[in-house]
Amino acid sequence: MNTPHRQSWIDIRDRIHGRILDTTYRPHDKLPRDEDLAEEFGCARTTIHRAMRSLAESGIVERRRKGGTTVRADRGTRATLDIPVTRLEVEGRGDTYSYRLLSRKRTKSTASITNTFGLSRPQETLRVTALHLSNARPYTFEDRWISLKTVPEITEVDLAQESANEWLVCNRPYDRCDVEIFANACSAADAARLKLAVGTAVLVIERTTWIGGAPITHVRAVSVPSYRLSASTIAK
Amino acid sequence: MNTPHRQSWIDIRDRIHGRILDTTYRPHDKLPRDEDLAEEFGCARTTIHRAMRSLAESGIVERRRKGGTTVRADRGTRATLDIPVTRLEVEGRGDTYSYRLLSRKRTKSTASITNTFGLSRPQETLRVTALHLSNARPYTFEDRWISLKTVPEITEVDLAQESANEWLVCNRPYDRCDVEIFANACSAADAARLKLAVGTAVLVIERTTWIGGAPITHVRAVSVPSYRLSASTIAK
DNA sequence: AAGTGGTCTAGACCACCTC
DNA sequence: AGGTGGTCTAGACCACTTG
Repeated sequence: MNTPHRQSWIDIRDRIHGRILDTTYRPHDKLPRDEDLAEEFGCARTTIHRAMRSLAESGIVERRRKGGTTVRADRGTRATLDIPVTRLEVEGRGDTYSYRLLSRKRTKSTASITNTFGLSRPQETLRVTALHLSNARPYTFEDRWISLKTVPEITEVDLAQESANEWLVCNRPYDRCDVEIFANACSAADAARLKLAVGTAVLVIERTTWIGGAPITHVRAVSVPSYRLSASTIAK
Repeated sequence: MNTPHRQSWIDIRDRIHGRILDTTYRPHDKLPRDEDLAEEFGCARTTIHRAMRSLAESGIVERRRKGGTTVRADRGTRATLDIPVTRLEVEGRGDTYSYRLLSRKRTKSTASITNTFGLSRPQETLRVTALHLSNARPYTFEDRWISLKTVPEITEVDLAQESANEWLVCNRPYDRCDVEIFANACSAADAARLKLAVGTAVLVIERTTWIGGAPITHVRAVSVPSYRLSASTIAK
């Protein structure tokens, strides 16, 4: 007999979740205290805690000390987005990845980048533009600014061989990353790089990474129209 | 004196993370066993486990039974995306929200929707189109299909007063949600609804929600060009 | 087959926040 | 000021997976 044997805290999470789904507990309602639930379910309070944390991370309930646990009424959609390294994403589909360095030069940060980096004055940066290709066709164009104060070694890396992104990921881990996603009409310059018509709707992903409060890099990645981000919120 | 007093597992997470950041542990490296780290740090193994789970959820390390803990080399960007209920999003900015029901009719699901719902045959649905406005200007247009088999009560709801989304969120919780995000050139129909020029680049968010394997609703939401999704990965 | 992470328990103490 | 969730410990057992 193949009994799935679910872990206890998952069972308990599902039972509590079930009560929310069947409206035993409704939005704005307050749930019983952990201790009471532990007694009711015949488990340790720690186990209730484990289940509740999972529900709270999913945005289903809200927990506050002394305030107790309540069912959220303003629950939007919460999903974990994984933006993979482009090379792995392409190869993962069984396609052939290639990479082309387009430009690379030292320059002071523009006002916009200076601001993004949270600096008061322009800083020395390395600006790198590059193209990621899938089956020899343009896939993603990236325009990157790297802080030379935070990452001086980058000047010694051969960016024609290794993409700045991969070098940074392996050698300069970050502890904070801001992401912005939006749609944009392809500029003439971007269109030429991606071999698209000017004005084509493209998805832009901007990322800025930091280490200990210091900016590492800011990158604007423009992808081909077929590009999609997908996420699924599965009870985990 | 204001001592921040961080919790112990957070301290330990940061110390381990620090070793990854300073390349004491490099990508592909295997970390010591939990038990050894517990001894080294002078804490319970449970506490190491708590710290490690946090690092694993951030995508920084990978853990496998018997295989141990390793530093991930293929770490992309992982961010938690919160897509709020439109009304709350608009009001949260201090703007005035309004809502207009555009159409509402019973109809069989199209082949595309039937497929999205994972069904073999077309099903009765309620198709609803509506406009969300911010300061009386079009903000998001939504085109929604609601399964009448899963949610028959929706026919009795006055969707001119209450948006289908909000009614569903409060009355029909889901246990699974698929999300897709992409850029699109505005069709003539969408352009008219949002008062944009045809072909304007817009961000489209498609969501499908389920309960117990049964489809609840599928919605395609098209937002004004200024719309942006943002996320930040903060160590938590 | 054995090593490593995952979970459970019971009890204790702590921190936060509402009442 | 007290109640509620958050965390820590120590030990035990279990489940997965790899050598």
